Amino acid sequence: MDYRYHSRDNLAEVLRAHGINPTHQRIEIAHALYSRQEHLSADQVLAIVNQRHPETSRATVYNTLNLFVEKKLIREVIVDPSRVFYDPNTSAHYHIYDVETGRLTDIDGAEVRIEGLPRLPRGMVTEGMDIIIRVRREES
Amino acid sequence: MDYRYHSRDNLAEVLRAHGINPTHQRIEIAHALYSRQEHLSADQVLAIVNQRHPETSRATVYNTLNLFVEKKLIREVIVDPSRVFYDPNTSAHYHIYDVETGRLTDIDGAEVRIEGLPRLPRGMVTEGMDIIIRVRREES
DNA sequence: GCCGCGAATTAGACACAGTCCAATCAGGCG
DNA sequence: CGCCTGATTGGACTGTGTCTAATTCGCGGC
Repeated sequence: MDYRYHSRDNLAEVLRAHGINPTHQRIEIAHALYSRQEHLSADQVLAIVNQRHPETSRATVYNTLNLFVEKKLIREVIVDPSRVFYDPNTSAHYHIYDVETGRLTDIDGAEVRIEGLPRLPRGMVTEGMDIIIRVRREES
Repeated sequence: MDYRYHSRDNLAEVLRAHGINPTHQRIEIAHALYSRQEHLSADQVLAIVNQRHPETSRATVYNTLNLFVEKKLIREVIVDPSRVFYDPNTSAHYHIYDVETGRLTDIDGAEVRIEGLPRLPRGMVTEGMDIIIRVRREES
């Protein structure tokens, strides 16, 4: 999915297309993620959404992010045991994680080829695959 | 590293070889992980260690697991936002994660070939790479 | 065997992400 | 305008992990 225009009207359409009732709060939360194409934690989303006037509660931010994940509008990135990041990019791609700064960078999935993965056990289906390259600044 | 014999004496040697002072608690914790070659959470380790007599505190379990990770005796597996798993297998390998049961299975790293990963930014070094295949039971 | 000292361990308080719940609110529809 | 359903809210709660100050361990020297 590639949304170059993140007006609130367009976002409302996108939400509807995913079967989500577009409320004000949900649009603001979607806007926070889509307008800056970054990986944000729930707390960061809460802070961004609330620096505009209409206060949105923490519970709503969590509810909404979980709803978006469930409806495959965004994706969870689990790299840091202390918090989950949310990624508006749902196309196949992977991540570089700087263990010192916590910065996450995308790797385009189309470039990457993987061979030799085992067949899954019978009756199991793949939900998704994550690749995380953990990096740090070279010791000086 | 391949330790087939997990007697407490051998484990003491292994700890020393990694620059770790082998105390009773540390040996018990290492034993919990190495004797069953499984992925355990800190709480599971605590429970296992304490079903024998000498009570070990939660703080020690956490301290010790972090020490082991730092000394590269074990490895953290971050797949579940709610808790970290610890893996006694430090050789190159990847994971299949059943999102419904929470079960983790190893994939041998020697079989897997990956191409097309981008060059790292200058001055950055790889700390490690994780591959996680998230699976679930096929909808019936 | 005993002492002393640094390292390890401990209990309990604390921090913090995330969830739950019961009460309130919003907005579409008759 | 009032209803009804779903969304939102504050606040209490949970669970994982960390911190701290006090205690204990264990080893080397005597």
